[in-house]
Amino acid sequence: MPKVGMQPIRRQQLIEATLQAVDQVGLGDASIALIARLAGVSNGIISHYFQDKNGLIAATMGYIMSMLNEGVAARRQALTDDSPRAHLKVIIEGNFDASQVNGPAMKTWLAFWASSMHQPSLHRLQRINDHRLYSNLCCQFRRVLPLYHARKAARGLAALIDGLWLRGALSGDAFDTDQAIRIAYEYMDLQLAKQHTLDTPDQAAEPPRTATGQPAGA
Amino acid sequence: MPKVGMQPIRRQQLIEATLQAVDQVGLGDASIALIARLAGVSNGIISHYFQDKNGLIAATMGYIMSMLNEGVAARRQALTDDSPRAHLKVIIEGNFDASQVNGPAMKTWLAFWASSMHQPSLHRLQRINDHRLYSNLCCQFRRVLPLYHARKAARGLAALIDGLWLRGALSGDAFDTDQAIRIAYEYMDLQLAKQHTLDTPDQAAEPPRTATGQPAGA
Amino acid sequence: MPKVGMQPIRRQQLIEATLQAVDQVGLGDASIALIARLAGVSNGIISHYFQDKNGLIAATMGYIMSMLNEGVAARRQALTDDSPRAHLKVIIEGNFDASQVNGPAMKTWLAFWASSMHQPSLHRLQRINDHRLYSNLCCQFRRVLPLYHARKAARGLAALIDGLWLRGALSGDAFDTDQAIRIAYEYMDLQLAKQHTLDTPDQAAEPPRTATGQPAGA
Amino acid sequence: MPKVGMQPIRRQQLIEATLQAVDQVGLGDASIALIARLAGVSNGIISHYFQDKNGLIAATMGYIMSMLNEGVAARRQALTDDSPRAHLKVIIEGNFDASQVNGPAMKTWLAFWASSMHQPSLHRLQRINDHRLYSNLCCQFRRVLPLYHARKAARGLAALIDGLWLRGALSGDAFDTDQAIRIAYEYMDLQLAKQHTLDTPDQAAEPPRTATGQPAGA
DNA sequence: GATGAATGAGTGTTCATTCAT
DNA sequence: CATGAATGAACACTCATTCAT
Repeated sequence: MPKVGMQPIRRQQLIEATLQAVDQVGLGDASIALIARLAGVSNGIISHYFQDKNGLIAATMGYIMSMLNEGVAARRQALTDDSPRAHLKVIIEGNFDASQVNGPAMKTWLAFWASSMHQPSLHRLQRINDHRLYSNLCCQFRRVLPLYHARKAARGLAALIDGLWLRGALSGDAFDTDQAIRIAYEYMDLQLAKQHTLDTPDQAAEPPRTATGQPAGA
Repeated sequence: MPKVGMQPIRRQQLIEATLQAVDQVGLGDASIALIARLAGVSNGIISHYFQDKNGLIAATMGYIMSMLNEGVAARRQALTDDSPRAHLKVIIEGNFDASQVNGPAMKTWLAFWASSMHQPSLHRLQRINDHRLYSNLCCQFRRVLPLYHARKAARGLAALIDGLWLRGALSGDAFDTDQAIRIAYEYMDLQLAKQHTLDTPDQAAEPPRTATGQPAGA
Repeated sequence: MPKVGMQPIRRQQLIEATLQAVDQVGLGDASIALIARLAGVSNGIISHYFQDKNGLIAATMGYIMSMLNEGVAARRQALTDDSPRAHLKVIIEGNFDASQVNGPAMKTWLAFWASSMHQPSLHRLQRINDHRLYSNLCCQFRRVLPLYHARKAARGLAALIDGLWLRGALSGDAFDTDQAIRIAYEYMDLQLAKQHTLDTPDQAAEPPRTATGQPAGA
Repeated sequence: MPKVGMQPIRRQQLIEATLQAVDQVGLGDASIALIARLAGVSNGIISHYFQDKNGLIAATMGYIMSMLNEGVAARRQALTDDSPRAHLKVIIEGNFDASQVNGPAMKTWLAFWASSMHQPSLHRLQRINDHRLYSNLCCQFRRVLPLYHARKAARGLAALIDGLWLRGALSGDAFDTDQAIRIAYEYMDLQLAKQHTLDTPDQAAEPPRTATGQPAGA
């Protein structure tokens, strides 16, 4: 058994045991002892590789976020069509990747969200992740929509993606990926369709407060 | 200090202390001792009015849900316009009611969601609430849309509402209610607009699996 | 509902609820709340009729002992034969009376014994009761046996009665009263038989230490 | 202070502290905190070596029973005479061994008996122990008595031993071992004496129940 | 007489963390 | 590197008791 170079192996081992523990009993009941048992190591080792329990949790959250980003990045690299619509589809699909809609991931995300409200370090990670989705969407919408509308479309699509994910996670049933993607696509297309009606610079400016977003003719 | 008939008073007192505690330190660290201290009563009284901590948590969740339902119901009663659009607006506005977008309520909702993944009793409450929103929305959409489209619209709008709420809660900033309502209204109107393009019975039937919801011309 | 003269009724009611509680969960888990619930009264009433929990327990122990004594006394009154053997049989039968070999009584006795090792008030009751059995037996044996032998016979028969009772109680099965009585009768008769071999005053004196009680010829 | 291989040392240490605690305040008041203090260790260590308090109690009961069995076994090995009477004397003496008639042991036994009425795991231990005494006695009586009489003699002697022990324990005074042994010996000899009177098949037959299997020639 | 609201100390148990080996 | 022994504070919960009504 090698005594050197164990760090990355052990860290990954412990992160996966953490996901497993959260899946089984929830973050609140995922004790160091349980995680160590699931990983097949001793209790004390966790302090050795992570400063404390919070360090392990933050690392686990970082891992699950990197999985999400990799899911989007991999799809983007396989892309032949450079259109905004194609890029948006990639983002949508990546967010409903199998790595994100399974039991452990969904339970862990929910637990992280709840924890992030009270732990600054998790909150920072959370905001970065939230912003990345919005930013990616906005960037693509911006290619065909004026800034104000691109922002609103990005906010709406980001919310719709998260909302679909959330309701799917809370349902307790298997996640209906196809249905979620179909609803998100429709929203995307409805927003992209505005590029044909918003062709004058004046309308692209932010409307006054009375606007509720309907097309002017409605 | 009265010694009889304290039950409803104490229960409400303890539920509000629970909300306060969850707001301050999160559900995981909201100990019986803290809640009792915030309520200005002894530890033991909680067992007297709620069977145990879970009972208090479930009661708190029930309270927060009843606030949501009352918010919607009050707006509905004040309604003069019976159109589907007016009813949908009421539902949207009720979900972003001040009782739902303040710190304690948002933190409590997030904590409940995370807990509901591992506590059957909370999960049941959760599902009832989720279904109510979908059901209310679907009912209104159904008045002007064929069943299949009404369902999809309801699913989408429910997800959008929850997603807007979620991203607002996680942002850490004050909730931008106007923006959320504006985005939800737009989605509502885009869905309602379909009633003018889906005017033949054939199209009202459930389309084959290929459908992703784009306007026919796309 | 009369407000006066409730004392004996309530006391009996609470004692019987205590027996019931000890039968169900043991003395250690027989809380005031449980006893009060079984009796159909409020918690606070117990302090009113008994000083505290110890008072209720002592009263319950007194009650169960009085049942034992009544069982013996009733049989003695029905006696037509005044012989020592008849009286001894009455004592044996009384100790295996139905009031003493049912679940609640057996569990309560055992619990009392354990408690009496640490509670002086219960220990006093315990000693009185133990002595009464020995004393009653010795009194009868004395009518036909010299003092030394009467004492030893009484000690042995008292121990045998208690031991049969104890092993029956601990077995968990229904108490085999007939078998217990048969074994006790046999011991009684073996002891009474000594009156025919110990007919000289000298032998009635306490023998030296070597004696183990066998008949001289053994 | 060694940090590995502490398990047997700590377990024994804790068991002895438990006996001490039961002796001082009774099983009901022998809290984890008290036991840990008597053992000179921290509260938490008990969960580390025994699953919970019940585990510690069961281990303590097991220990005290093993002491009893060792007391009998040691005497049996020192035996030169293989007669039934010699073996029976060994069993009697072993049951009144110094390890069984001291304060802590007697109080612990009484507490275990009471607890065994409501704790299945203790009840099982209890029955095994009770049966062992009966079985050992019956086995020796059987060498000289027909089955029915051997069984009755064994039941009687087992009850007498337990009863002598019980009355001695409850008396509160120092245990009079000599007197107890003398009374038990006498019973043993009275039973063994039957071998000379039960030499015809007719008398050997079980009075009501009919014969239960003694050798035809006995 | 009787209730049940209220207390607060005490319970068994869990747990993250430390550290000698 | 890795173990697991050990700690002690914190936890939810129980309970006998008190007392205003």
